[in-house]
Amino acid sequence: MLPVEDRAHPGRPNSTCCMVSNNHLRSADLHQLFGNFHDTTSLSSVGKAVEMRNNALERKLGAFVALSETELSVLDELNKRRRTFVAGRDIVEQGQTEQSAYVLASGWACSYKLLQDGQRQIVDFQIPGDFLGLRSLLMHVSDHSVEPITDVEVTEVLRDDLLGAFTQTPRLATAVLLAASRDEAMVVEHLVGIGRRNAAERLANFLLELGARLTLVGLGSKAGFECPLTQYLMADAVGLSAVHVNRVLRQLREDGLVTVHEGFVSFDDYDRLAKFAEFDLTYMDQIGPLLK
Amino acid sequence: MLPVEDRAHPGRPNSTCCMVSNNHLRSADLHQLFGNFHDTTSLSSVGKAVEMRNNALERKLGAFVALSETELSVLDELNKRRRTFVAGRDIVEQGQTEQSAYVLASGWACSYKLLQDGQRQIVDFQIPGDFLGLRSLLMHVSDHSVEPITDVEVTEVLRDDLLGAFTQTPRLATAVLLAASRDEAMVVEHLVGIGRRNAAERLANFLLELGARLTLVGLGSKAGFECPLTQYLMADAVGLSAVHVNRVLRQLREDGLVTVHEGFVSFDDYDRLAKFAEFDLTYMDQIGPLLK
DNA sequence: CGCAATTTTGAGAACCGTCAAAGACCGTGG
DNA sequence: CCACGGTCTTTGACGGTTCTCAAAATTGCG
Repeated sequence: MLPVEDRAHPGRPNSTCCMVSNNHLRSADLHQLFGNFHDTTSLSSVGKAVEMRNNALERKLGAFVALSETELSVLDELNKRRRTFVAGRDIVEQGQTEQSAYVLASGWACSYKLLQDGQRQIVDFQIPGDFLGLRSLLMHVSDHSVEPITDVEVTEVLRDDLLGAFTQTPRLATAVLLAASRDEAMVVEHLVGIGRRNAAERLANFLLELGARLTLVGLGSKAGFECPLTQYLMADAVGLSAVHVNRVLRQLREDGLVTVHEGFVSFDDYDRLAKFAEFDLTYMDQIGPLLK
Repeated sequence: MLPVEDRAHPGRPNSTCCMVSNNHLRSADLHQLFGNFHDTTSLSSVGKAVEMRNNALERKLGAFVALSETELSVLDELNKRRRTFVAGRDIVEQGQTEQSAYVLASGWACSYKLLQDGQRQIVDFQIPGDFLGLRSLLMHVSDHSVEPITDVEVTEVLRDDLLGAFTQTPRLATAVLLAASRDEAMVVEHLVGIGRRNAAERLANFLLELGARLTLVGLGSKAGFECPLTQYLMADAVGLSAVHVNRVLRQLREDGLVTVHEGFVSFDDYDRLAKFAEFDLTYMDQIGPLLK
């Protein structure tokens, strides 16, 4: 007989979280590719967190479609509502019918699915500029949950508003489609990582991807980034046990590749790490608006 | 040191494929849920493959958005071009800039990514009615490849035509967005399976999902379905070795749950299998057009 | 200062991969 | 008709990666 296992979930002790990230933005160009850094200095960047808060959506969508004035004003109407959520309490819940999605202005969140035996798989982490629960909004019921890892600030996007905006300004719909496609590409990349890479490669890839994404919004560099994730969270994301994550991180550290310590990820030897992980970010490449 | 392994890929012996599926369609309602079957009879269904060929796109999108006459006629213009591909030769190639996507009219295909060491991860299989390479079309470069598993018939959708249609008829853009979202939901479900389920649960889930999807387009039932997949292909999809797939399939068969034999998947005890796999298809639910 | 969450380490076992080889099936060509 | 090669399936033996259980060390916080 095939045993129906009774595994205790490895990743449950639910992070009330250790540190609240400070999401100060440098004026880094969102379109900037990860290749051309000034690979440099300020990890704990100073600056104002204002810009991202007001037009995270503009930025995100503008990366895919060159938006006209009217389209921008429609967008402005779309995500006026600002809200705050505290770490640990779900924003979106699996099985619920959602009326709104959000755009993350500051803080970290994660989207995950729970299995019946209590295990969970984190599908992705969301960082400033990312959608929260977009798919839940589009589909009838949410197939996943979203939990803030730190306290987060978001702007709310109502279902009817969004669908209405699509009818008014078709290019907006296209923009959202493109943004969603890139998100899907990222999920696909995670799938490959979990399906075909060993623990060390997986974790290396995971950290490199996070770094690249954070760099795009000015919250990281080739040197490293601030990271509020516990090893339990990482484990749930890469499909390993927390214990094994710990062991592998030690290995990577001892090999001089990357150090995860005190809420910081430091790339000790970025190039060697990228090579080791076979890190390939073409799936994130976004040189400019696809739609002029 | 962390060893950089030199694994030979488990799934390469490239299937020139054993059997060409006959994609005869029953007049099953595409919106029909998997719950209410006449759980029945004709696995090797007879009938004409005509309907799906002509308006696979209409059907697919119509499931999400109630389309008007003009929108339907725009769609008609969109995928006039019919093409055929032989099994085994890639339709879309990773890294290429694609100008067209396709809608599968008959046959099976798979989308996959190759790692540098030659391993591959199959992201999903496509069955009649599914998009091929939609994401490749939307993004600048394709992040994956698409290979026909059997000989396939497709209708072609040109990039510019599609984007043009979006501008003309915004609801079409919304429809494609919704369709793409459901595809993403499916990838997410695969991710969970690979990340958090053991080999037997994974395979069971995999077969059940295929069955549900095929049933929606009239190519399967609760009793089973015709299936051109080799164990190598299944292995590459669920992130296992082909050898282990074989062992687990034997186990499932001996437990009286499901039998995979001679191009056929037979659900010997559907309910027990679904229970064993914790199969949950809310992520596929689609009761009717979301947009009236 | 003490509790809770997180990180770290060890030991043993389970799951799954690798290697190897034999058997089954199918089409081809002699 | 049979031999042959190719692909796919099946099985066994062995080893490694990763999981589980358990407990200690560390950190954060009230």
